[in-house]
Parts: sequence; structure tokens; C-alpha cells
Amino acid sequence: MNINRSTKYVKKCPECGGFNLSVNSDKGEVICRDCGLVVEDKMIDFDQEWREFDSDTSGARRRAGAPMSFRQFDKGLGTDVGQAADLYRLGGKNKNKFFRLRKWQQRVSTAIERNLKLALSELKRISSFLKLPESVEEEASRIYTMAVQKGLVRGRSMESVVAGAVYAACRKHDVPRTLDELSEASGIDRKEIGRTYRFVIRELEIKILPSNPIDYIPRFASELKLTAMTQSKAVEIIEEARKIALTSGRGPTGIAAAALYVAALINGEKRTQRAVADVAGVTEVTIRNRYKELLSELGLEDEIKKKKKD
DNA sequence: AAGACGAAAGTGGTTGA
DNA sequence: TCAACAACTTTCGTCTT
Repeated sequence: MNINRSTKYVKKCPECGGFNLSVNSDKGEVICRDCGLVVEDKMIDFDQEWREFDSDTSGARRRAGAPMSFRQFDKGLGTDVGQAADLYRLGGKNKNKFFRLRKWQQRVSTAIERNLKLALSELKRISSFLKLPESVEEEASRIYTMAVQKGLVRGRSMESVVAGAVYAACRKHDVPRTLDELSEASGIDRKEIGRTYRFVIRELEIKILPSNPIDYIPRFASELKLTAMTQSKAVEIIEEARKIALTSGRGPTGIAAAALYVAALINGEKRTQRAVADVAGVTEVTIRNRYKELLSELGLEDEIKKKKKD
């Protein structure tokens, strides 16, 4: 029953023409192992959406409707009690019943649902802008729905809570996007997003591990057009740094940026601090600080010097 | 002239009394 | 609720390539 995912991706890398593509289904990324290009940020979800209820009669019982999803405001299961045209087909007694049902439904359609409808379309916009995998969009919708039900939106703009929910979902699924990217996608101030994000995960008691700098490497490297060699060097550096507790307490993006900068230097693919700083969303100063630590603590000076002779 | 470097002052958030 | 604190940013002057 398992679909062989790799057969779906016999594609060439548009950058270097290589066939060495690797699929990271968690993050919805396809990465070229040869040149490090992120080929496709948003991947199709190949998982089957339906369940088998009974192996004997499975053919007849497959659920054909859309899967239930938090991305629709009523979880995709809604039906409306029909409009006026349907009335003519009903007898007197049924007519009364009909009106009662309609009235009931209007009462249930509270402000919460109206809010959700609006917010989830905004959420959809943001996640398609950021090319997020569906699993993350789904998670973000879930978080937002819970936030609304707990009344956390009161006193905050709907958009900022949406942005916070998306950010939280990204973090939870290890699909890191920087606050700057969220800010660009949503038009909300970076600090505001950070604030609501922290508020939401505290109130909903969502546990989120500090993000791993390594998760940022493929995307940053791809934007800087660095080779796969440099990427793995950067990952190596970060792993070494972790062992001696160089990474704790520091901003993960700063570490990722510095590691990439050093790795590029060692492999003779030098990028300016400014360029690296820009894609990572930190300043040159932060890169310098991390970079200094990396050099002295990991004894990488020799490798740099060696490179300079060439 | 551009990039790298470093000092100093400022920002926003966390922590602990 | 306030002050101390760490990480990061901004700004700016100086050195290096």
C-alpha cells in the first residue's frame, strides 16, 4: 500500500542538472545534494487521506469526501439549512420544522465562527506566501482555533494572532521561518508577532523546543547559492559547537549564519558578512561575535589560514 | 572604495527578589 | 513591580584588502 515516494521525484535539479535530489518530507523541501539548491519548498503530500474501515468491503466503503481539516472554519463538515427555494417542496408541518432549524443555526453561527472564517483565509494567504507545507498550515489553523476559543484574540489584532499561530506551527514542525519572514508575509511588526507568539504558546501551554540552528542551514545556503559541501561543513561546525555548549542561549539564526559564513570561507566560497547577515535576518555584528567564538573555541583558524595561501 | 572589525550606547525580554 | 542581566541591534569610527 505504500507509495514509493522516490519514484515521484525523478527530476533534474534546475540549477546543476544533477539527479541527486533528496526529499525531506517533514519540511516539505526538496534539496539538491550536488549544489544545495532548495528545488521545491512546497511538496505535495503523498499520504493517503482516507481510511479503510473494513478490509473485505473496503472498495465500497472508502470515504470519498474531503478530509476533515481545521483549515476550514467549520472543519469542513458544515452544511447549511437550505435557502428559501427549498421551502416549496415542504408540507406545512415540515415548514415549521424547517424554520426552527434555520433559526437554531443562525444562533450557533456566533462571532467566533465569523472571526474564524476571516482569520483562516488570512492564514491561508500567509502560508502560501511562505510556501509552507500543508501539515504546518493545518497546525497553525488548529492553534488559531484554540486561541479564539480561549478568547486570546481580545485586545489584539486578528492578523497578529494569525501570524503568531503560523510562527508557532513552524517552530513546532521544525520548519523554521524567521520572524522577519513572517513579518514580511503578514505585514505585522516583527516584535508584535513575537509578543503574540509568546503569549499564545504560554496561554495554550504549547511546548516548543528551542529551534535548532541546523534547520536553517539549507534555506540560507540555498539563498546564498552555496554548494552542498559548504552546507555540510556548516552543519558539522554547528554540531561541534553544540558539544561544547557554544550554542545554548544564543539566537539560532545567528549561529546558523556564522557557521555558514565560516564554512563558506573554508571552502573558498566567500560571502560578505552583510550578505549572510541579510538572509539570516541578523546583523553583521552578531555574525562577527559568533564567528569569533567559533574560531577560537573550535580551533578553526588553521583551516582558514590554509585556505588563504591558495 | 568596499568590506571587516570593534567600541559604545540602546532595545526588548527574562529572571529573581 | 522593579532592577539586574544577557543577547542582540544600531551607529559610527578605524583598519585592511
